[in-house]
Amino acid sequence: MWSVWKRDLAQGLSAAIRAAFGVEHDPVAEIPPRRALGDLAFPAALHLAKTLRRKPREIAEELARAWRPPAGVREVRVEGAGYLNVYFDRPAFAARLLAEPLLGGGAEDAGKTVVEHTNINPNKAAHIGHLRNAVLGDTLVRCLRALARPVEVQNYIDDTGVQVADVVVGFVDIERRTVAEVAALPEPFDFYCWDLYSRVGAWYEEDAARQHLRRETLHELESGRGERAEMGRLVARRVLTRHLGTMARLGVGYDLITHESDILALDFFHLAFARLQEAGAVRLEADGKNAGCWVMPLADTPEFAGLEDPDKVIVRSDGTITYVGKDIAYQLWKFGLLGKDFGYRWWPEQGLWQTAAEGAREHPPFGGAERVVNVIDARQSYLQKIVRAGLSALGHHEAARRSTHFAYEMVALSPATARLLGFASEDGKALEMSGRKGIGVKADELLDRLEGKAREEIAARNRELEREELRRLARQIATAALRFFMVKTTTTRVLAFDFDEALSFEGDSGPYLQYSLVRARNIGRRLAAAGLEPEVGAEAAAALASELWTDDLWELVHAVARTGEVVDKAASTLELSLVARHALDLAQAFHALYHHHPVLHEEDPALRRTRLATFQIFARGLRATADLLGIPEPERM
RNA sequence: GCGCCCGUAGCUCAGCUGGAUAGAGCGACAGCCUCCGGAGCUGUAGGUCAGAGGUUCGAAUCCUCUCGGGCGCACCA
Repeated sequence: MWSVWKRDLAQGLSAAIRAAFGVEHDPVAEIPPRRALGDLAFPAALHLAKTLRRKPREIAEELARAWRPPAGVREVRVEGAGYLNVYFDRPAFAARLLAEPLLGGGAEDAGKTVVEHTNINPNKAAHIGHLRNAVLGDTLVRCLRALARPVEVQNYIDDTGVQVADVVVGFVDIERRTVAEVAALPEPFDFYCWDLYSRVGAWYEEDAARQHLRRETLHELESGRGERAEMGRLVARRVLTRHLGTMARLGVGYDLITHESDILALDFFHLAFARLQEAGAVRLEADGKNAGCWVMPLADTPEFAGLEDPDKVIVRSDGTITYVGKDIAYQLWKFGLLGKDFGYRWWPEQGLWQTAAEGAREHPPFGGAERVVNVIDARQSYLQKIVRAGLSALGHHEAARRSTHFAYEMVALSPATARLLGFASEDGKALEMSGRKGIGVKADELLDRLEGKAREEIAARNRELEREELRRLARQIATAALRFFMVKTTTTRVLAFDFDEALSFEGDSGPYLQYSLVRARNIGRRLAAAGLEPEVGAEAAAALASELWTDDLWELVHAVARTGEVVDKAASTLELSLVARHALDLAQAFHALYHHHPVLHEEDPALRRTRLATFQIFARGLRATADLLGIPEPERM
């Protein structure tokens, strides 16, 4: 409702400017720094001063007299250097916020957006870097859905890549285990692989000749035949199952799991590759350092000019395919441009669909996107550029334009945390994580610690809780703490992970948001218990006197009204920290008011009702926002 | 060398397409529970917004350069 309201005001003002001065101006609306200065401010007179060669304040005075704002506006005043400040009719506005939806509304019949996120190599445990990806991706999905845009969530599994190959080498060549033995290994299997993977790296370094085992294994994985391929499938399946479990703890889910092995089995790559050849976008190198490889030359593309080596290998000299090659095929499929589809199988244990070489007869439609968002960390920007260049090379410029790389900076370990975990780090510098070296914090370990701490905190405040309820509440609080931590920082900033900070449930944290909701809801409960009306309806709110909404209360109502605009902006700019900040702003404003504006103990019914209505509006706003962040609302805490 | 990101309070970070007095959290210090839950609130101290130019009525914000720091530019992903 906010955006529509703002637009209407701007249009009315624009008409007034035209009538008064005979010039076209598209007024922008700002939010005044304090509510005493009004609810919206138009600096139009400041902008017009130059063209009209008059003092801004004079122009503003004249506009204030000429403009007849719509119902819902109580007053227009000139302030400061020449701002035109608009004051809303508070009771009427509040009543709308109690009744109307805060988000969405704009029923745009947009096409499907495919969001790809998580994408963890299925060869080791997920770490906190992967969590940033999954949380950002899932939050984006929640925002898009709240804005009524059709979304399909895909989690791409590179089950035929070098990383899985390395763990297979670890099992087969280092540990000499059979497939049956590996199948019998106890959980947590992904933790076991975490250690094994870092051992493989060291093992290769001891003897360079061992590299051939990696190549042979990779070949077998791609062909899908042989014992190593069998082992690869087992490892990928077991680790993926663990990853999905980790994500489920956080409320992160998917519509489709896409397996790279199916891209190969169904010859997606060869289809795409044939087109690249036809288009002359790839060539076979006869000599030089890439002799025997099929490369995509990028020297002519302005984006890649200046690179030392502007050619990208698509097919290696041994005939195996690089990730970029497979990803171009995948990206084509996402847009429905490949002319071929996957098979699909239902995965009952996980309750989701996954690709297959041969699938079920009936399944929902997948792919066919109008827009694609790939959530991938910023270190892969170069590769994502190449994938887009591949689409363009095939003439799919529109698809390339609608492919968005949602880039975020990596998660590193703070110096204190690196030291705590026994990793050497230079003083004062964050330490980059490395799966290959086994440096990192496992996602499940962090979640376990968060839940453990949450359980202690809850138990200290609530004596007689059932074991099951305690567990559920602890999980809700841990989820809130972690998700908020991952989304509150701007995506363009490296996140220095620090245990103390991540485990904090105070200040700007997820639990702080939850606590404010619990408090707000308790007010209604206490009112009901005391035999007073536990909530205020929209009509009753509209009937309250304007003066009852003092500036401090009003500020909170005003902030809730802006929610839809914040979400819109977050989704369109992919800056999801805006949503987290907004939630924090709401909670902080509420907590501050809470102490000064008692409801239960207020004698005056009108004042009591005003405060209650304000807190109800707050709860509506924060609930909607927390939902987008995947932060659950606990019963108590 | 080329490209991307970052530099704001002791620490971690906000600061929207330039606009009214640069804000939070943590930490420090001083307070607040006979009263809707103290995972909270109130107050104090703490800033040449890395530096230098430029654009503008107006710059933390836009442009240029310089200095720090991170990350890319593989037959890994």
